[in-house]
Amino acid sequence: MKIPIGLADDHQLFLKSLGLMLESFGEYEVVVEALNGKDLQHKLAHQKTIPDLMLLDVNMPLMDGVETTKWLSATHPGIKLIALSMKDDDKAIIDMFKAGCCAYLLKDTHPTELEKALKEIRLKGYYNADASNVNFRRLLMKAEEKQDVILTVKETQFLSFACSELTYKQIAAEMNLSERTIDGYRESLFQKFHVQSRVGLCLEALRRGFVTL
Amino acid sequence: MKIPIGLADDHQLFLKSLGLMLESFGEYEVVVEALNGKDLQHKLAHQKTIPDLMLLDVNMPLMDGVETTKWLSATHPGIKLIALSMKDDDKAIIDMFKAGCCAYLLKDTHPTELEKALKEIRLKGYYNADASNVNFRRLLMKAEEKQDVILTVKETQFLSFACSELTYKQIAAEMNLSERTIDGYRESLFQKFHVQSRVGLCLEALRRGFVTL
DNA sequence: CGGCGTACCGGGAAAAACCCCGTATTTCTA
DNA sequence: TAGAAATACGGGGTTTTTCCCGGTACGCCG
Repeated sequence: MKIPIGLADDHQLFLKSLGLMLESFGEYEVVVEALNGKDLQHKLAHQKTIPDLMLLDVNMPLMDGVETTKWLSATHPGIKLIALSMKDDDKAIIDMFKAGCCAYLLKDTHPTELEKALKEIRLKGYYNADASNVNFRRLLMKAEEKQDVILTVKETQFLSFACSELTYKQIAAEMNLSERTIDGYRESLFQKFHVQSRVGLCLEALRRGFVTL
Repeated sequence: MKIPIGLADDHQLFLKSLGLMLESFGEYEVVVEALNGKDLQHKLAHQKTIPDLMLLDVNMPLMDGVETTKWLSATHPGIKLIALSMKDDDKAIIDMFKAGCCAYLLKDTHPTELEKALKEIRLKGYYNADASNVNFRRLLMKAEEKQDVILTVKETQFLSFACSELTYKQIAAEMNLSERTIDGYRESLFQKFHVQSRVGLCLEALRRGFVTL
């Protein structure tokens, strides 16, 4: 009896070909393939065989890896979750582990490494590549120090305007507010982001993903 | 006799599994797999079977898709080049076509679409997904207007300082120049980037990849 | 040689950004 | 029901940015 395994990745080519590869290992049978978290929710609902393992891409539209991981560990705690990502992004790794996955693999992993990882997860319940194991402590530290800042709706709105060539006067007009008011938002964001100039604010906003280029 | 095909992608999992998929189509034989452009150069040098088709990832370390495409179309004009990318990035598409590839496929293409594309390329010499065909003209326009700006060494240096919380006075001190001088660099960069504020400059520098977060 | 481009520097002024001092409302929650 | 927290606004002020004007020095080239 083969081990049922599930896949979620928004890149169809990768999704399908990864499936082929897993089946070529001989021990696995792909029982569910999804393009994102939402898709996976629907497919699992009408699924007779629930997979033992799930490979989840971190970056997916509609419902991303983190959300999907949270949902899966809440509703299907029996499934072992493995994060798959192309970027070696500290924040993403932390988030996935916090959400409940038990391994994080990069997409440039060698197939034999993947096979080894899957075997180890089935036996020990977890797997860590040497590299990610080493600086795991550092990652957690980093995650704590840069704790998620919570912004209000207005602050978020102002922030995206601040990351443009508009002057504060123009932003005030755009938001139908007094210059003093946006002055206040600037001030509170400077504090929350620990910066002291608009350029710094802008840079931090990009780094933290509040705005995109 | 099967059709020899080559692959280049820095994500090993994708590389290997895509190979499996191509071979599962029945008509193709993967004769060369590379992790980047440099790797491909070495491997092609000691290669008895030169592939008819090459699938190239756009984003690779060491030597990326664009450079690899340029090199291949210069040294192996017989190989039909197909760009593979995960991002639907206008600039990347243009660059790859300009460098000499004859098709651009997204990684979330369906496998049957890939098979169709390969067949069409072998018959007609090119392939365009409907979507990318439609706004091709628009893309070219866009590519022209944002022509590559050439920066001097000092400008580049100043630019990275400008993308920080330093004041111009501090930057001047850092670069051992007068405030007036860096004033000149600011001015010339504003012109080159078509912006009128430091925030705009900063944003453009990021967008164009002159500085990173 | 004189013209030309480049890097470099200075003064001054207007605009924008930054940073205080306040007040006042609403809304939510301990 | 007191008190955060979010929202909104005003009058000051300094510093920084932005944008002009002007100039010198150096090398290159026809």
